[in-house]
Amino acid sequence: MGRTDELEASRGTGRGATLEDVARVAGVSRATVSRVVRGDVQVRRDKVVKVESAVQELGYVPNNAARSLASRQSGAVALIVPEHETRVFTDPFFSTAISGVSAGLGAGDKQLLLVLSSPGGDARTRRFVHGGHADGLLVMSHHEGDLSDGILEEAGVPVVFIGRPPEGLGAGSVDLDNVEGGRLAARHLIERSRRRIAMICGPQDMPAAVDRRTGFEKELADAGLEPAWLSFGDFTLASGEREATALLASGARFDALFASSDLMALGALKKLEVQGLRVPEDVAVIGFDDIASAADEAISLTSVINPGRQMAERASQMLLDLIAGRETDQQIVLRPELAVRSTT
Amino acid sequence: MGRTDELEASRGTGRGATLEDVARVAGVSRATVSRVVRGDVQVRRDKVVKVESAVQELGYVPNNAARSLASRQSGAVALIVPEHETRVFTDPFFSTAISGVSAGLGAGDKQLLLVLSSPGGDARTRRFVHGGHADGLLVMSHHEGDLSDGILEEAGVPVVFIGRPPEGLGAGSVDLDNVEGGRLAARHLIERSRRRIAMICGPQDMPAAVDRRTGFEKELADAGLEPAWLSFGDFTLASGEREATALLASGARFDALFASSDLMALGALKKLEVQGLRVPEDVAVIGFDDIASAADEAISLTSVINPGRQMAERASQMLLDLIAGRETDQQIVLRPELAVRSTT
DNA sequence: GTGAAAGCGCTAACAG
DNA sequence: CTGTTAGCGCTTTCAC
Repeated sequence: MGRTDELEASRGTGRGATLEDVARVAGVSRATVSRVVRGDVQVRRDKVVKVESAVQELGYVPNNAARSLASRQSGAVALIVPEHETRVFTDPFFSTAISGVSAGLGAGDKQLLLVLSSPGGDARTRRFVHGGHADGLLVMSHHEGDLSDGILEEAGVPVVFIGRPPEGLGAGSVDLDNVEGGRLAARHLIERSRRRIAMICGPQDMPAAVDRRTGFEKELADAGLEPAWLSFGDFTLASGEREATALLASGARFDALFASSDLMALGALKKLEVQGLRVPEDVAVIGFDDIASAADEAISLTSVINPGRQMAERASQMLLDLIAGRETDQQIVLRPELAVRSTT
Repeated sequence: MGRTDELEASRGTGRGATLEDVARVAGVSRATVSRVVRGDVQVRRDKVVKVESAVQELGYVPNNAARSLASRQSGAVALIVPEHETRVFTDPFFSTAISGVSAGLGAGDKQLLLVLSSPGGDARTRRFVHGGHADGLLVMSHHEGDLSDGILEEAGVPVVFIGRPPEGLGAGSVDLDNVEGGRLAARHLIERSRRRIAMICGPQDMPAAVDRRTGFEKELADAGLEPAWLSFGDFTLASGEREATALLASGARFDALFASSDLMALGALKKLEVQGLRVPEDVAVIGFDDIASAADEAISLTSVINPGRQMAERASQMLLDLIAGRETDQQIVLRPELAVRSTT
């Protein structure tokens, strides 16, 4: 304790003890301290004890920057979201995913860095990726053309996509079979004897949205049908309202509506109601995502389950494996399921 | 370009160019390159140009760890949330706040680290805080007793609380005057000639919830009234429904209801409606937070505005100022305002 | 203005 | 098993 004070005094305030200090107090070399601190096995029992008590006494905490510099490992993984912040925090899917990543990282003491790479902010992202901030990258909500110029390839660290990865990139990925999801929705509606089915799609620069539409159209075609109407929103509630209004105004006849996201389904639902249409009697409605409020009693929206949390969790585990040099499935595709409720 | 390739070849793959490389190519010293890269002014025009083109040519990106180690700055700020992850991503207030922080950090190229310090995870948080990961700390949703043992004091970096800071800690803070918020709600109801006012409070281990209740009761007392009924939820929709049901079942007479969160107000609204009570004719309802859906036409809930986004934004700006050594208000308390809509 | 030199605190061969 | 020895890539006095 006297020693603690001396040290404290001799190195100014606010500055923590260093490996060197611990080594001196424990009477061993810096290398040995380093080994003990990192949990290396090759150290004799008694020295371990000595070092540990010195660490305790001095309140030693390793300096992260020095460690990163020497080991070329940052001890962090980054979740990169090429999306404007307002969008990110507006869409419950993101929260879910972040939560899943957080869970997937679990005990492994990697820090999670959240990188919102606003469109056009490639330079900044590039600096981040090359700056050695992260040992691995998780990318979600990736649009065509985002993170261009091989930013990811040059990163030099493992990359795992949550969602469909861009073509030809040798990265890992965990995705939902969105085509099948679209089929599922269409099939369900058809089985409920609907024949005039409209769809509000998501933005067509997003693979998930394209796939849902593709599956939907294929399933319809297989049944000898075609969409009663088709339009495009951006996954938001507002766009759902807007497109539903357009649908109503178009005069198109329809007895069912498939929205590519629950938020859009909710928006549409509201407009249908205002219009005096009964759900599901006049119009059956099915959404996609199965967000929490879909299960609300007052809403009870039938929806294709999008297991965002699990996807994120598995993606982060895969990333951890990749970083550790362990082999893993490089491409996981989950099968969607349906949550059938009262809107169909 | 020939030079680029040589370098590339001479240092193995995946490794970026270093300051040294840039210096060599530009024909200047490392110190000069460093100055240019950091935007130091003391460099002659022509050298700046040379360095910049060398940087360009080599695709040089500074190594963060080395920079941190040398400068004793991490280039990041952490948002510490002593809350279980499930809670964090369930409460819209958090999203709002994160979004605000993100905005407040803005151009300043600080990274945002999200640290979910689950209860009991103090050791881990301590390691983080002492590890030099962040140049400043933002703390939100802090409960009594969280982050104990002076973890924050020893951090050695500026700390700003979003919300009410623990007693006696010399940290900055940005908070809403929740007492005044409670008063505002009560006063509004009283002015609307309501005399039998019930309240669904939030969890009493959260300062904000306690304060809202305090303000409410004080304002009532000032008018010679007392609460018609009082109970406690946890800010969720479900708890609002539950407590409203209890209120209805209690047989208490009331002509107004103040809920400590919009989510609870919404839950209550639903139950009142089911019960056939007209709002605002039979019961005036006022919430707290002014979440997005409160403004929905179909809901149009009167609510006390909780400017979570601004709070977070100002807090992060304050933190940036503190880190830069600039002086700032250490304690900002925002005054709440009312969004008057059709439920009162 | 600019360069030389001395570290920042730690890890990682390499001998012993 | 343990200590010695080199750096990791950058910032930062300090002379020039």
